[in-house]
Amino acid sequence: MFLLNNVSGLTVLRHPCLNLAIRRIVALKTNASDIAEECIRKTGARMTRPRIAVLAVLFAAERALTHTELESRLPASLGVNRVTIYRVLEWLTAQGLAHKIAGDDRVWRFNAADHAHRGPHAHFECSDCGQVLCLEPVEARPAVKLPAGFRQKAVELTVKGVCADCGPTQNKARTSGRHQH
Amino acid sequence: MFLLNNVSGLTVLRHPCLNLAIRRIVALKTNASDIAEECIRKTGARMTRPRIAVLAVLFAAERALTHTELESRLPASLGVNRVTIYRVLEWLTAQGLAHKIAGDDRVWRFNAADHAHRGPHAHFECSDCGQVLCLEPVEARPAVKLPAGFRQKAVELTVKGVCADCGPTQNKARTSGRHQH
DNA sequence: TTTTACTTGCAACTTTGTTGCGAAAGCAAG
DNA sequence: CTTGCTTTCGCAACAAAGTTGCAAGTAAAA
Repeated sequence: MFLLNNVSGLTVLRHPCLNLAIRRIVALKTNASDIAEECIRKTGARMTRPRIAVLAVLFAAERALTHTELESRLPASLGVNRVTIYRVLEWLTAQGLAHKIAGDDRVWRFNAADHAHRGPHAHFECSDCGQVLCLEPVEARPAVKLPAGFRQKAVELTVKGVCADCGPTQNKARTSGRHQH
Repeated sequence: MFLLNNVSGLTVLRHPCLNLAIRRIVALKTNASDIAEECIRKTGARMTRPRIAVLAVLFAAERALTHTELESRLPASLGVNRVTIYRVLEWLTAQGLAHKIAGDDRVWRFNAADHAHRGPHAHFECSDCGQVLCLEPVEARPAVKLPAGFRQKAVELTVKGVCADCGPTQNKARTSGRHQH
């Protein structure tokens, strides 16, 4: 499920959406910035500090991050502008290095991803804190009939529920501050 | 699939999400306001003009409507405030009379729905104009494994693609004005 | 008809994201 | 290492969608 392979001496995540545990381990073993740098170099575009920093944060993240979360995890010393983060995220998404998810709270969330990121693919969304994370690929892609003239491009599957942090028996400290009204 | 039955002399939509054709027919045969009035009366709460008007527009709508679309379809003579529409939609959703859908454009869309609205349930979202409509219930509900401590409440299936209005061979007049950047 | 609690309208505010433009910084050539 | 071209960034202003506080209005019960 979660493949790691070696690109130019660095351990690179081959599966776009990694779960908490594995991502954290990888983040400790290798430098997320180095991975990010390598990925950006491969695009042929300019290597800039904001791009590397944003992608590194995404690589080290345990789940999909909102723009605000990303901003607060970025080293303050870099002084990256809010607008730049938006533009970098847009660019990363266009390059296929990041993956954009719309949640129920009208906020975009971003994951690190690589070009292997294709095919059916499920998300989990916590209805309490709004957290989104990727689930393993679903095998059974359900067939849905569309009205005449409609063309299908992709199917998205979202599981809604309560995450471990927000669960009734767990501690009530929230990972991110949002609650649905 | 689309059941109509009779409640206190009025034809009431028993299926929450109706497709274009059927909804239009029903809207012509009966007065959407009467249906709306009846539904609101059944909640036991106050019957107010904004509530009836908003629900009537939802009943007559051929697809999920954004707040803005709803506002422009509301009779101007009523002079319903923007904020009131938000509050009425929130109330209708809480009552189970409306159904709230999050699209990729960070805008809520609302459908008329009744309490029979349960179970797995797919949406179509046009990646060109952003339009959302409900599809028939999906039979195969795919099983997804969640991490430990996570609880599943609902599964949402969204088909993304191009609607008939935005299709390449159809006329290019857009139903609603949005395009994804 | 009066009373009371629920709704509405208004204005101001918040959050999230976008746009225009001049300044800064990559990268390549010399 | 310097020059110059082009991309990218920072700033400020803007825009859309939705929220909040509060006084005024109104549906429904007494």
